[in-house]
Parts: sequence; structure tokens; C-alpha cells
Amino acid sequence: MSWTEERVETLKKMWGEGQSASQIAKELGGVTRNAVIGKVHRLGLSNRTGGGGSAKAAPKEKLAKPAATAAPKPEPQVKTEAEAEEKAPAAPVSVVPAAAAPARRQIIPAGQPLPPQPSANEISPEALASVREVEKKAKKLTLMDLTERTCKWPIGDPATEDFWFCGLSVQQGKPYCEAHVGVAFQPMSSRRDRKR
DNA sequence: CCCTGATTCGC
DNA sequence: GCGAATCAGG
Repeated sequence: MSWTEERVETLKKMWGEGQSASQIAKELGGVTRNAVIGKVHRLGLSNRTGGGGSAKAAPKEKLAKPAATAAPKPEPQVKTEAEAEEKAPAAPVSVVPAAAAPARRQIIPAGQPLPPQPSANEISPEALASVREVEKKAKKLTLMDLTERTCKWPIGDPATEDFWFCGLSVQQGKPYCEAHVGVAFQPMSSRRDRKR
């Protein structure tokens, strides 16, 4: 792949929007984030200070960090919500069991969304099976061990010691591993309004 | 561990 | 000019 005008355009646009090099690389395809970064530098727009442009300077001194960190970000960071087409979770399986909160306040991770709860509603048998299977391999992470890419599916009873989080690798962008995404995000089709 | 951007340097 | 490898951080 080469840097056609079009691709450079996309690069500039995305970089300007504050997209990360890897995201840009993914979007463009055929290039790595390194390539993107390299290009960004060659284009002379390393510092996302797009604006007037002539502002050079990039005193990138290694070491020596003036205590100028507490200062607020001069970066508006205009996030374009151009990416929010994720399908809504097929209705949080079962009502969020807020009541399940034991004596201790169960704080759910930092993640963003949600805390489902198994509740074998109308989950496909296959999905359930694989979930059971996966839960055996679960890494049994604790709240604190959860990260951006560890499956946050809760397993067990929060009120007891038999409680942990799946912890396997999440599926790109999702909060759960493949198996759990399978039961968390039902394809509508299998959810059919049972009665109503 | 995952991810960021920054730099270097052979091609 | 290009970008993998490497570096430095978070």
C-alpha cells in the first residue's frame, strides 16, 4: 500500500480528530501504526496542534520534566461520536439484580456498561454449554484484576466467596469474552418476544 | 499485559 | 519516502 492522496487525507483527518495511530492504521488497512506514525512525522504534524500550523517547536527533551503537569489540558479533545453504532445489548438479560447486593456495596468495575447476570433465560443451549465450559477455564479474577480487556462476566454469588469474574480475553470492543458475549448480546432472533 | 507516540536507520 | 524495530511512557 502506498500513501495516496486519499489515504493521506484520511490520515490527516483522523489524526486531527485525535484518533490513535493504531486506529488510523486499522481504518486505512495495509499499514501498521508504525507506518502511520512515521508518516505523521514526515508530514510534520506530529504534534496534534493542527491550528495555524507554523507553530513548530517540539522540545522533546528526554528526562527533565518540569513540574508543569498539573496544568489543565489545553486540548479540547473534540470527540466526534462518529463511532457509536454498536448494537444495544439485547436487553440486559434479566433485570439487573441490584437487589443481589449483599451487605457490602458491590461496586462494579470501571468498565462502562453493565452487569448482567446469567439467568438462563432463553439462551441458546449451545451458548449456555460453551459458557459453562468457559467458566471452568475462567481465570477467576477479582474486581481489581479486571482490565479493559478481561471478560467482566460475573460468576457465582456476589454474597459469597464463590464469586469472581471470568477474566478471559475479551472480544474486540466488548466487555466479555466470546462465550459471554454470546449470551449477553442475543441476536434478537432468539429472544423473540415470548408472549408479551 | 495492553496500548501510546517518538526515534532511529536500513532499505 | 517508508516503516520495522526499538525506545519511553501510561
